[in-house]
Amino acid sequence: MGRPKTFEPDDVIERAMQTFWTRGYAATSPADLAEATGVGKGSLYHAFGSKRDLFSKALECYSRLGEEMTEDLLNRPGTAKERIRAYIRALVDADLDGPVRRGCLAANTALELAGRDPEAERTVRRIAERVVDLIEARIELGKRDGDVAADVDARVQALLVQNTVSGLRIMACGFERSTLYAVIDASVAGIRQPAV
Amino acid sequence: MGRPKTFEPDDVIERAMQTFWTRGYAATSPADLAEATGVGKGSLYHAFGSKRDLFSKALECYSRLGEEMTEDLLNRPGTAKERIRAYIRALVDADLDGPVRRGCLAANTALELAGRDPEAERTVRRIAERVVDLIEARIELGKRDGDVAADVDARVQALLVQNTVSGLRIMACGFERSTLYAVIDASVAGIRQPAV
DNA sequence: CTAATTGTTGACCTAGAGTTCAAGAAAGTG
DNA sequence: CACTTTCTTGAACTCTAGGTCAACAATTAG
Repeated sequence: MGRPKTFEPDDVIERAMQTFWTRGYAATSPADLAEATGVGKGSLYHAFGSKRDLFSKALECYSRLGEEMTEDLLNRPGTAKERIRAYIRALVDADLDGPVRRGCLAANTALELAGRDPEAERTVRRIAERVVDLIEARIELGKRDGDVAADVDARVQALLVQNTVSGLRIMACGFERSTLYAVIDASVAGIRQPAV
Repeated sequence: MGRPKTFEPDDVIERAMQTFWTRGYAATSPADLAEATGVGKGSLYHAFGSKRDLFSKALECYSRLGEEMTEDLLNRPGTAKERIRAYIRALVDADLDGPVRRGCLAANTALELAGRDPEAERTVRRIAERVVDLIEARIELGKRDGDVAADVDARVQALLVQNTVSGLRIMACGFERSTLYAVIDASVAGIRQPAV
């Protein structure tokens, strides 16, 4: 009972996420959020408590969407190396083709809030870990499929990929697409095929 | 003539740099800067114009110090690969051993101000480019010294190193030192020795 | 010493951030 | 319909960021 909400909380969270992503946490004001979501400032506070709380929800939303995208891109047909390269390229392309280059919300958060916000730090860490796991699993699958050499250390290569992605989100502010692609190729070179 | 300054502008800029580095641009207030430098707010504005102007000076200062450190670490005795690995490790160690993990000022700036501050963007880009050049030159030196295979693409490897460094500054918020070291090793693996 | 110049300091100002709240509106309950 | 509950809205509030300014201090030129 009671008056029903005039908005879908999930929609609002996603719009808030977009705003935080584009502008950064500190640079996003309650007024910005109200405008971006179409919901009054008061209602936002009523529904979500505080800017920081809404940001937590936004970060979770980002995590979910990112994970889905990662799984989707990695599980399409092809070798592990092909799929992983395509995955990284897709991230770079999304950044370069978007209206503004905004990097990765999780990484931005890590840098902006690191040291001052333990909860955000944990969330970011969890997101990174999850991606590493997915990539590691994909490399292991490649080993079973016979397109990755058995002596490749899947965990380390997965960490390197995750690290490369983090770096590229920064390098994307300034370097050419072809340069970034070269970095991607060099980065996945360690995911070697078996010797024939 | 006129009353002499009661502070060394370069000292103030360096302290301001430390503060911006630790807290981020937006989260650093004029009051913070006054406290960190020991110079009154009014004097800071009198001497440097605005917070943004002072930040520019701080970023230049960072660039200078970083470049000196890079050259120093790369030019010590050893093979190119050894030196580059030591260089990256030194950056990671500095981050992990410091009182707070604060990443790289240039990278933080790239993410925080990207898209909204063309001048900052250009500066960051210049800093990155400079580091890539130094690493590329060191790899080329390695080729002449015979510790790097002639067919290694020095430019691409240098870009990969720079990208790895950027990524590690983010991964350092959350991952273990040994994990980061493994990433470093995987990242410099492409700087191969000549076949004997 | 006086004047001109440059620095310093703390008070002051404006705008906006982040939040709260009182009044009213839309639903279900009996 | 009265009543409770939940939501909406806009005003209001407090606090700080970012910056300006007037008054005073320290220096040098002549």
